[in-house]
Amino acid sequence: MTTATRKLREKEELRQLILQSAKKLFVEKGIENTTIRNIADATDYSVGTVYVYFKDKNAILHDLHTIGFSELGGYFLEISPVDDPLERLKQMGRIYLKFAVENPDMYDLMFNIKEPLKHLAEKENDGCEAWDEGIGTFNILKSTVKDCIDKGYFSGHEEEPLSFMIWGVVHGMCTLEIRKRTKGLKFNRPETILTDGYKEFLKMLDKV
Amino acid sequence: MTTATRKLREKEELRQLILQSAKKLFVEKGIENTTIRNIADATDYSVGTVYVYFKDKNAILHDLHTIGFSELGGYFLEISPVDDPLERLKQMGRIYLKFAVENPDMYDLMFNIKEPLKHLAEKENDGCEAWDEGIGTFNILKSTVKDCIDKGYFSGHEEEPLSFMIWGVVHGMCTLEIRKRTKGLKFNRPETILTDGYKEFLKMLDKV
DNA sequence: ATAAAAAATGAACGTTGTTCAAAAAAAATT
DNA sequence: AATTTTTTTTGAACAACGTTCATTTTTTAT
Repeated sequence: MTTATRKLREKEELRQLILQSAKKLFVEKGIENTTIRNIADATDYSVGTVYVYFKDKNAILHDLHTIGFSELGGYFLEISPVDDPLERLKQMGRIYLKFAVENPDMYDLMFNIKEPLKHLAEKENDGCEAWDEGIGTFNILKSTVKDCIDKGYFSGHEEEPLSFMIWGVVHGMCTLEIRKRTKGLKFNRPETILTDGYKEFLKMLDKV
Repeated sequence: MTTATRKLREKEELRQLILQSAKKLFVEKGIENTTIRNIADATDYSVGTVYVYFKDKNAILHDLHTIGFSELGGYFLEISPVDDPLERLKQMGRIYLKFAVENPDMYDLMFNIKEPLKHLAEKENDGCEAWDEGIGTFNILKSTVKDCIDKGYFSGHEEEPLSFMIWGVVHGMCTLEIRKRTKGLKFNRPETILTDGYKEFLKMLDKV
């Protein structure tokens, strides 16, 4: 059975080659400027081959979006396991911001672009598949917020909507930046508006 | 000169017809599912005519994005001119949220879709045109925040980054919703997560 | 009634995602 | 070693997209 296992490995390797070529092109020239033909060229295979390994473009985008979440997970490893949960929460936000700034295209794919989720909806078993990657990441945030509440922070607040709101703060600022809504504005310090904005949020957290 | 002025009016009328047809199609079937041919059909004119009145698709998207800002301005008229600036700030956020929920496609066009700003960049005089609509709206927010600071709220905070952060909160939650990142998650009360999240932010404001 | 100007047209172009019969390569069988 | 079967790869072809522009139609001026 040595040929069968080898074939399986080769299939997986080509799959990864296509994925990594696509990712490289995305970062180099933007997602919307990358075509299937570009990806095929970059892998030295034909368009038809790409479609053997991926159902359609959305499938590629979904797989790359999943890779993005795994990379975000890598960033989160930086969080020092300090005792104070509020301190961990603050670090989470900072790292989330850092990831978005350093990987704007990946961030966009993970949290803004609709295609990856369309691919989920298409393989509908019961109408709508769950967004596992998003759920997982949100649960990390939510459990940190819960730790805060348990330690006496955020009195009078509710865990889930508070977590969503906190997600909204960082996501909102990241997305305004990535979707060029900060560039068109005339900030006093445009190059640091993201971290400056986040600092204001941290000040609020200290008062709560 | 009666014919010349009538022609001018007729040109403007057709221009508006195209814009309104486009807007209707956007709302009905989504922006990315609306083609120039759709718009031409809806106006009972040909594709070529559309291109007489608009340089390209981005020009249409930009004009519609501007209309969106004017509609948002209409929503803001609801804000009661109450003395307490913090109360006005809270209302602003609520209305911003309401606008986004009631006009998701328009909101997306105004704050997420890149094409309207691409159109701005294309008529570059000096490299990059200013995003007047965004600047105007942000200034309203910023001056309300300034009023708050002047009345003793937000001590220790800086006007501009604080305003950006507040924008981020509401924009972030709206965009997670519009870009289907809340649907994939399993919230306890999915239908009210936006307003619930905003309520958490209001609680924070009351402590600051 | 005729000439000049303006407005509207739709066929055609290049590019996109996608498909699929045919060709090429690899594996299995005799 | 030769042949058959299976797997893999291919790229021409399709429909739909944004866009252009020579031509036609309509309107205005003479």
